[in-house]
Amino acid sequence: MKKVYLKKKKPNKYFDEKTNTFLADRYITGTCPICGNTNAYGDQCEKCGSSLSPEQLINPKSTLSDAVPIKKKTTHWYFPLQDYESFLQKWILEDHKEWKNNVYGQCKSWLDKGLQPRAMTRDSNWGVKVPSPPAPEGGGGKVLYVWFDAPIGYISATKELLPNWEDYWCKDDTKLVHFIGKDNIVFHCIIFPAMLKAHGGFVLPDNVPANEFLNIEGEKVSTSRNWAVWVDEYLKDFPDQQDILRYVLCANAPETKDNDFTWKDFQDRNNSELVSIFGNFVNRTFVLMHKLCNGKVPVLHNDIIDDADKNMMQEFASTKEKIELLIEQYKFREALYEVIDLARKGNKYMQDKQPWIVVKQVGEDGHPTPEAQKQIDNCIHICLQLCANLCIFINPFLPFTAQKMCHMMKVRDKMLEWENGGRLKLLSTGYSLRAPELLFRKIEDAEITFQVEKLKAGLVKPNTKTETQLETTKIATSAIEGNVTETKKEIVIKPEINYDDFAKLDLKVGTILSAKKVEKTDKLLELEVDLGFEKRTIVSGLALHFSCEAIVGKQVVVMANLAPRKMRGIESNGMILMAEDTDGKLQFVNPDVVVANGSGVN
RNA sequence: CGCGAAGUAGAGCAGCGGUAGCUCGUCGGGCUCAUAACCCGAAGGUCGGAGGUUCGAACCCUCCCUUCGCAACCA
Repeated sequence: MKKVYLKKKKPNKYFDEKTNTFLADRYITGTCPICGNTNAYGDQCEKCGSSLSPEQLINPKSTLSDAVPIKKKTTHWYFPLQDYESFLQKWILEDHKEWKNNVYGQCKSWLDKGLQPRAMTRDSNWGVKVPSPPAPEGGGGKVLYVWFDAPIGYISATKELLPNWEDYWCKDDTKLVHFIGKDNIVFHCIIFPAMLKAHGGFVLPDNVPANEFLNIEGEKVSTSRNWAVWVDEYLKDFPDQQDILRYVLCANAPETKDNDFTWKDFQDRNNSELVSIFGNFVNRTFVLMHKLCNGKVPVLHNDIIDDADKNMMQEFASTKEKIELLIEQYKFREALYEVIDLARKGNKYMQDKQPWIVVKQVGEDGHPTPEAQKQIDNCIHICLQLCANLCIFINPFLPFTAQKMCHMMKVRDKMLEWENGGRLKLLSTGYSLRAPELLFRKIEDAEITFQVEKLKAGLVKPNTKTETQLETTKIATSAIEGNVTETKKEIVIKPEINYDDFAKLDLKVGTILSAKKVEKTDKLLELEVDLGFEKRTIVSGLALHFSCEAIVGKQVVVMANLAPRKMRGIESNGMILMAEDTDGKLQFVNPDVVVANGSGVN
């Protein structure tokens, strides 16, 4: 049985004859028909903001070669999204009204506008290749559209990982949830579900709780600009403090709007919420338990339980319910707040009970009276059971903290199972517990200043990190090899570039057709290289390393868009990529197996 | 241009027709077992702006402003 998912269409698209490629909208520039801006792109004019199609541009030009593009037929495969419009309409707009505003709103706007067939192939020199029709109508390799293959990758990754992958993707009791950022909403809510529906054998997402964006100190996160908090560096500066970062990121998650991570906020939240409220409650409970109850879980005396005790104990179960409900609604921020709030209630409860005052009611023997001790026992008993509950509740958010608490309470991980939450007898009476260890420590102002300065300095010198790392690696390697005496060769990393800079390089595979020595030079060879679409003369300094005969027929990688340069009167059009080892010996950089001349390298 | 989301005290959020609220932070006082919590009190908001509907608007309507995101060959 064969089912048709993709339909062929043959649109006329702009084609650059010089580079032999079909042009993406973004790769065509021209004059904007609306505002007259001469640098408008094929999809959009950034000056007036208008959405454009390449056909609207006046005097279109290829950004790859400056050539005037021509219209040419090509073949693409389209996914008939419109066929799933009514399905999606019901599925999202009626059956999933509970989706977040930002998600629901964007889906609605797509559906209201009507869905169009969407090309699932692209003209690109990289990506997952699809069988292309031959030239002239094909005119170059087609690859899969990234949003066609990326989500399928979720499934294949599961398959790679687990033999029972179908349990995760094909069974009705699977709850598929995509945790994504707001820029990916339509792909996970419209396109991928339509694909899954088309196949029919897969579950559809139950929810796509897309978050907004998190900035750092008021600016967009950018790894290329090094405006980021690197986890490896964080762990060096804050060893064993994973949970603080977890806490701050969750407590400040951009669930409803863009948010800002600031180091000041990191410090405040740690020092007040984690140290003073949560950590302090656990600590004072343990300290008092050792001081007033011999380091053991005291008995709960039922005869003197009062309303305050009852209310406190009722909070265990009601907090569990609240957290559950919030987590199910993907309100992690609020859920975490409830955990801290329970610790806050614990602090208040203990304050009202003030066992450190009660202990002063002593009898003639100098020890607390039996009545006083019973009150103390009940307070500490309840506070300890609360600690155990806090441990269970904090576990999904701060697992390392939960582990530490388990250690202090001498309980196994099994106690952490969620179903134990809300229970009143998690710690057995008479059980002796360990001395308290501090769960969190205060973060000093100086540490915060340091982080902020480091962040800002990193932005100015974005390559520092890489240099340091390489240097470290080199030293480590030398030590292993016993080469420590070797003269330290300067490792220099050039300043960081961004993707745009890289994209300017046009690397192509070619084959050396002929080679001859350039007269009156020691090193230069004059090569003729076949790049598929043309043959080029390239002058290269290889003579000391290779004979002419040895390199004819070899495939090489050529920097194809390097400005021409005359050497010894011969114009060189490009550069051959070579690897140079520490001895200065050269080796060709070329494909593992022979590929077509003119193939791009990325 | 259009569409979506957001704009409420120094920060983070709630409220979505009836006297502006919560947490943290700030300031003053009480208390002290604790990495100090807890209690009491205070300062701090023209709820992005302008119109309108209403007895009454942060909330409903209209217009506008700002930020982020969005049909990309970026993942």
